[in-house]
Amino acid sequence: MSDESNVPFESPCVCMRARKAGRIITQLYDGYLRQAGVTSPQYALLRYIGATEGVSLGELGHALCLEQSTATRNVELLKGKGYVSLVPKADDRRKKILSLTDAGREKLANATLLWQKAQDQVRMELGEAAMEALVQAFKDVAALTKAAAGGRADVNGTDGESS
Amino acid sequence: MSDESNVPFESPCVCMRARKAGRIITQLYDGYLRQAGVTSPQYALLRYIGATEGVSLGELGHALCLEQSTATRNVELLKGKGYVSLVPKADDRRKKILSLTDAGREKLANATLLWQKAQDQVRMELGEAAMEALVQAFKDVAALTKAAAGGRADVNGTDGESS
DNA sequence: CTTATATACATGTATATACATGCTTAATGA
DNA sequence: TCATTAAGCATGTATATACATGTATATAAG
Repeated sequence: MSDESNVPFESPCVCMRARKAGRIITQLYDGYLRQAGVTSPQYALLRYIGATEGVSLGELGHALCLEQSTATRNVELLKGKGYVSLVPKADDRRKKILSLTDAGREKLANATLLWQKAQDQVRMELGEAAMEALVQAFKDVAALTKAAAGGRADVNGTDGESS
Repeated sequence: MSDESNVPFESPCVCMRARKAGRIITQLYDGYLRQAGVTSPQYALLRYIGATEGVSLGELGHALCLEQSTATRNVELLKGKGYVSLVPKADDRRKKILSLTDAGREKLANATLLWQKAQDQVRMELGEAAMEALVQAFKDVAALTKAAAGGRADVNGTDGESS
């Protein structure tokens, strides 16, 4: 592979950088988690459900900033694999209460050993300070307002030409 | 967006935080870009191709840390919309050279006006310092090695900045 | 030149994600 | 009570992403 990629392309776009960083981190963690047969998003769900037994689908989505339908489907996948159970809540059967099955708890335990290696690698390579800064930056992002309402009013004007 | 229910769940997982931050940022930018009929990833590609006319698919993938097949398909979508053209490179017809069409350039210009609003919102809400820290954190991530199971330590940040 | 190998891209499959919409259950109002 | 509205989840559709594999072209071996 001749390193022809001499293209600098210093993009100022925070979104593009965030997504690129997300891909890199995800692939790093997935490289370890693969041995346990789970992906990074799946591990995140197992871990969240394990840590907060009894929450509903909606609460999970809210906590992780996942769109409702995305939360539904990602959890559904884990249910299909037998790691998670969903039961309607007694006093409000619209809600589905989440919990790990025994298989789910075991999978989480196994995956966590691998997860720790990924986490350690990041800590090693970045150093404690940079890792703290990284986490702080992500917390800052989580505080952003997601409205973007200024732009949404007149949705079909101007250049929305057909494709 | 109302109760927010203040679910704590302070996860130490860098990957989970990165992905969550990515979703939040993406939705913020998408909220603006929607008026131009492009998504955040699509805008990133248009912008990259516009800034580096004549690069190949492989170079694009490398620069953005996109898997080769992902780069192929994302660009294919833009080609289908008439924004991008792919032509085999003269002296190596395995490679496909990318460039924007006139429609692509116009779409990029329109979308950039909206992109600027998203970027400004982030700058306003985070402040200059936090935004710099955010970008620096993303640069740090881009320098991580993709080691893990089996392989390849040639991640090649491709961000150009002297890191 | 011909075959083997490597490179660059394309394709099949699976998951992750979001928006629009539909369905079921709760809560409200007349 | 019954119609209306709201809340919570499910489903249809489209895009984003990666891994495994296939195909075409180029390069190296013989």
